[in-house]
Amino acid sequence: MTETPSPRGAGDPRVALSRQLILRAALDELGAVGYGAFTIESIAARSGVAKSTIYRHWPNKLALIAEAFETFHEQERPDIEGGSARERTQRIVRHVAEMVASSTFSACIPALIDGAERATELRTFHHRFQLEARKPLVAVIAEGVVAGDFRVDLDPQLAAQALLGAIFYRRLMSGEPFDPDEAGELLNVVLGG
Amino acid sequence: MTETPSPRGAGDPRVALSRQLILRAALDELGAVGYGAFTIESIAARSGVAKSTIYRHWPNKLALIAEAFETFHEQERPDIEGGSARERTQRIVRHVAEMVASSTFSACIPALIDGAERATELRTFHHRFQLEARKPLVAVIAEGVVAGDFRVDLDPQLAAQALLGAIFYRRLMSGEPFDPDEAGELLNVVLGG
DNA sequence: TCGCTACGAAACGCGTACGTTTCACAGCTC
DNA sequence: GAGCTGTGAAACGTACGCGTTTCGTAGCGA
Repeated sequence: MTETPSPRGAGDPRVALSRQLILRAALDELGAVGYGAFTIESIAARSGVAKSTIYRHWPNKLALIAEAFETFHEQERPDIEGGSARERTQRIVRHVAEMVASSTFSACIPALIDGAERATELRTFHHRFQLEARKPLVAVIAEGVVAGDFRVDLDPQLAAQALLGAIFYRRLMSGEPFDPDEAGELLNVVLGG
Repeated sequence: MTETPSPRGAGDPRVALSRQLILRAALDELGAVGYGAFTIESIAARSGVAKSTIYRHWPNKLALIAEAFETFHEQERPDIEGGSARERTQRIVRHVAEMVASSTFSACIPALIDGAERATELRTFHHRFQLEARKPLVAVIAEGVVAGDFRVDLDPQLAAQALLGAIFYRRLMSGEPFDPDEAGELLNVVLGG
């Protein structure tokens, strides 16, 4: 096997540093001003990196936004081992609620939703990510149905969407953030007491 | 009593026509490009009304957007008379699902969410509207709890948020729109079978 | 019919962002 | 240490949108 032809500036720590600063600033900026008002020049100012350097690494605004979101979603999986299906379900719901409440993630949600509506690249990424993020929850609920923790007629997909939906509805529509401590009550509502 | 000093151009049909065309175009534009990329000049082009005319009626972009959204939300209430509490609940959920599926409304949702995140005027309006829209649903669910249609331990507020949340989650996060015919299944999931 | 008023078209100055280019300088690899 | 390469600062031309102003036209109400 031939070695992969080392890409330009691959091992140069200057490149890694620039990229990291830029991506971080891009996320902050997305949360602050949204997808529509996002500008490369504000990223340069925020990151302290020259505008020309940004254009050396990304061809345009959209490419940078897309990569910023992908970098962002290095989702730490919650600890869902141990306990009954119901307990594990609650732990996942709680974990999502905590993420939605965390400032960086929370601030970017409207920008991501809006961006997904405008650009195909972001849309497919957004939907794919949501699907992946939902999988463990659906799986645990399905286990709970089999194990008798939940009603036999429960549709795990729809139940997962109702659980997550309530959390996001609070964040995006009602303005009263969902407290992770409410996870138990939410489970009672959606999955039965 | 003195007559109200007739506001400038109050009875002039030209004013009414201009305003109507502009507001309609503003809504279409919001759905098409979102809050961040919304421009007065594109409204002029889309509506066929001169830019100067727009500025004659609204002081700036934000005022126009705010009024466009308010005009938009002349919500026709669903027919919720008759039938059991469960049936009425299902009818409301179905109605919301139909609104979320309707093109004009649907297209504006991400723009409204994003706008609410950026501008206080839109945020308060958005949250207040959601609260009002949720009230009949909460009330009917509460009736159902009293009447024994639903579990006694059900929190009507949380149940309503889970129901609406599932619909909006589908629209905004998963990309698989919620079919109004699924309303019955959703009720089974959230409120029990 | 006559005065009033809203309108359309066009241009204005201003600011901002785009994406590119240049050049000196620093840090990297070997 | 020598050569390479990524960076910062600055300037570039272009395009767009803001909000304003002017002026000729056309529709309105009385």
